[in-house]
Amino acid sequence: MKVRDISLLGHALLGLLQQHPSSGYDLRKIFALTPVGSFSDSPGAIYPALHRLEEGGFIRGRLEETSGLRRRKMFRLTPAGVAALKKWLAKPVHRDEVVRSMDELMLRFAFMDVVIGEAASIQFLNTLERELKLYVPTLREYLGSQRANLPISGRLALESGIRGYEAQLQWAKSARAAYEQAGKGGTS
Amino acid sequence: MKVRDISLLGHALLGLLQQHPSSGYDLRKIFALTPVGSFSDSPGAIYPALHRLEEGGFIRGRLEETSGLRRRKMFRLTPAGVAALKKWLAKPVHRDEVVRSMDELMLRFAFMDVVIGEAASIQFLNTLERELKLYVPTLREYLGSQRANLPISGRLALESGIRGYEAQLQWAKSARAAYEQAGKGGTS
DNA sequence: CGATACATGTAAGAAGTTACATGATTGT
DNA sequence: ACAATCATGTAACTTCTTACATGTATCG
Repeated sequence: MKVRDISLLGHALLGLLQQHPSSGYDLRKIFALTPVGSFSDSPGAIYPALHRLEEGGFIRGRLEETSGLRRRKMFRLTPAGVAALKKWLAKPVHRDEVVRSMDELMLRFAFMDVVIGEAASIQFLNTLERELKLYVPTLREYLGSQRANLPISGRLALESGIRGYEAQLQWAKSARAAYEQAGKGGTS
Repeated sequence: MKVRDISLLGHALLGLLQQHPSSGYDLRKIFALTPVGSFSDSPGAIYPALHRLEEGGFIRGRLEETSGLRRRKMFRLTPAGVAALKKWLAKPVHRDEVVRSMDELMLRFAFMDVVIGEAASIQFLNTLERELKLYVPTLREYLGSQRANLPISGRLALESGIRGYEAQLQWAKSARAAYEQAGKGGTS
């Protein structure tokens, strides 16, 4: 049970297992059938990742005996797993992640409010918004300065990226509004 | 010089080398300083990738002697490299790529018109548009059916994904318009 | 009784990350 | 002289992909 880093897939598994204790097969189906990130549902990715998490002491699997079904190993988080999940979710949004791994940021957000609270989610949205407001203009500047040097498709591809970030920015605003709205009538 | 598959990074390098013959260091700087995909600029990724491409016969490096500078190995595409690049760019847009690797699709698009022509780019945009028009409603349906089961942040994260795809769809339309506009006055 | 879905795994290989290593050239 | 930048590389490690392997339960 030595200290191990947890991969992105590992963190996704922690997040899902926090929602429901599940078997490897359950998790594979989630990746195969629902739009949770873009993880492979191949057994060669998921079972080894679960074993690493278990070896690291973050989850614990036990064989289900209750029903007369096939043997299924149900995994659930240990306290160390909950702590690792919280640590991942609580990481401040860094500029670099906005540029290079928006996917991971959105995955974190998807698990966030349940695990570390709405206040953290709102804080996350604020930081994301701030970083996007800083980043988009630098992309626009680059596009402006290179307009003459780029082939049409290169320019358009860059446009596409910029529009994607702008959509994220709009989304962040509306998501924050949704929390404020819910906050008025919601529980706590 | 045996047959090798080319990784995404490898294809990106082929695309960039087709624009200008470059050294490994040049390419690293492109990844470090410009918004071309989200590739690492680490030497441990780029130099081995260049060596694999060279070993596969797709590029050819030669030491620069002309100027009194440090030794730089300048790489350029071989005919096999051009063929491999064209093959990658000409692949039809598959549904699965829209779902799991939009990044790669946009990278391909960025190199496309110069290497295989505007007609191919327009065709690409049409197919992309069609696939997005099919995919977005399935995401909306999923969101509708799961609305009650998802935590707020889960629902919002899914919203973010949907908005991203919608932005892509809008972009594809405007990009097509840009080609049609350019076509009227442009060369050929 | 054969096909399909359930359920878990391993082995080989490819490719990326991090960190280290080396050396030339330029600027101060 | 010394630091910074230019320029290329390797080694160890981690993780993912692809393909194979195994066996059970259910359905028609």
